[in-house]
Amino acid sequence: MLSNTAYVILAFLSVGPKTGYDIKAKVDQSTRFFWAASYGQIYPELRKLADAGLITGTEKTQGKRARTEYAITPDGHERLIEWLRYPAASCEMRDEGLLKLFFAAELDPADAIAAISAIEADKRRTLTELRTIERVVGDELDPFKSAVLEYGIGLYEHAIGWCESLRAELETQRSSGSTQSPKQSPQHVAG
Amino acid sequence: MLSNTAYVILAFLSVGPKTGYDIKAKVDQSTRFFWAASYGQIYPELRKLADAGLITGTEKTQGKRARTEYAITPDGHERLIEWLRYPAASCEMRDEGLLKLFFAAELDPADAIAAISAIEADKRRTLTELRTIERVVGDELDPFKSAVLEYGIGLYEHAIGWCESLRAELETQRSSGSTQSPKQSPQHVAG
DNA sequence: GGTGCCATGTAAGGGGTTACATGATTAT
DNA sequence: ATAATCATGTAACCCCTTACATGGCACC
Repeated sequence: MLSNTAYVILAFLSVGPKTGYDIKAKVDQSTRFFWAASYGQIYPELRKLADAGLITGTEKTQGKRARTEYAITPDGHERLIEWLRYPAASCEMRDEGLLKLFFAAELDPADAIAAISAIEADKRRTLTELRTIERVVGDELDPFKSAVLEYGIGLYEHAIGWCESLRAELETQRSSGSTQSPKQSPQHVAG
Repeated sequence: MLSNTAYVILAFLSVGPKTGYDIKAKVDQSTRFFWAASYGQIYPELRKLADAGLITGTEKTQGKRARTEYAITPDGHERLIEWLRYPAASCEMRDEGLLKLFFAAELDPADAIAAISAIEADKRRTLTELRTIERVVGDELDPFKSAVLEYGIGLYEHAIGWCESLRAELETQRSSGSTQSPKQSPQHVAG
């Protein structure tokens, strides 16, 4: 059984031959937002895929610079299509910012505002990255890649809007509201 | 250095004493959507936290059923607050559905529609879960937990809307459009 | 002569899931 | 009876990240 990361490699190679370095670059400017991969995965995985006959490596050493270009085989392409066709949509998330915010009732208001601000800043950074990608390679993308990019942009816009309104709410509560109570309700005492 | 999962445990214990089983249940009905945890993490982590003096375990064996309840110590609470106050918002995602859709240009139109439908179905399932949580415990939540829940609901609603419009687009293209070309553009040939 | 990109790898370790193993208690 | 829930744990394994190590080539 191949890992999803193996399929990412196959997918990028199905467009044309690439080095490990090339694949890493492709991942970093596209799938990284929903599927990252490091050299520590890519190079060993290329070996395994070659051993399994799903890709072939060709020495393209130029001068003294080592360089191996990999190409997908018919077998590899078959496996890729099979994987693509099989509908599976597992989605896992690890959002440290959201986690802290979830428990932010433990904090005093100023710190809670700082927490939401950190999330907002982070989402803005990512949105900027996505917008840059859109601007630079947006019109070269096939309809699916384009749709996924737009989806990402929409998600982050939504997230930022939510951050803004929550932050605004916390700020008004803090300035106008009750003589600040660090924890705001009695239910915290009960187990 | 404690893992984020250790802090999740501390955070749940800061409300009141709990068994490993209790903590797992809490995680499953709340943080799981942005921070999951399994027994395989929780029980060993409880040991480590107890060894570090951040929590204390008390035997509450009833009859012949083993049961250890853990409570947070002042040290543990201090560490928790410290972690909560430190703004860090790293967010990682692994979305298999999106990954497949990203490469769906390799598929024929019917399979691509199946891929987006699978994503849509999955997002709907999750949205239903979130709505159930909202209905059942929605009004017991503190403002932060409530805000995070609303955020999740908003995100999934957005995702579903995007799925619907993309699917509609693919379906009209398929029925009306060109005499179906499996791969739709020439740029696929170039590396 | 230096910076930055091209290029390939490995080793250690962290974090996490899954499957297994066991058994008590409670509700139907 | 038997199914569901309460309750605890471990071992194997997987996937991945980080840090390190090395060096060529091109451009300024």
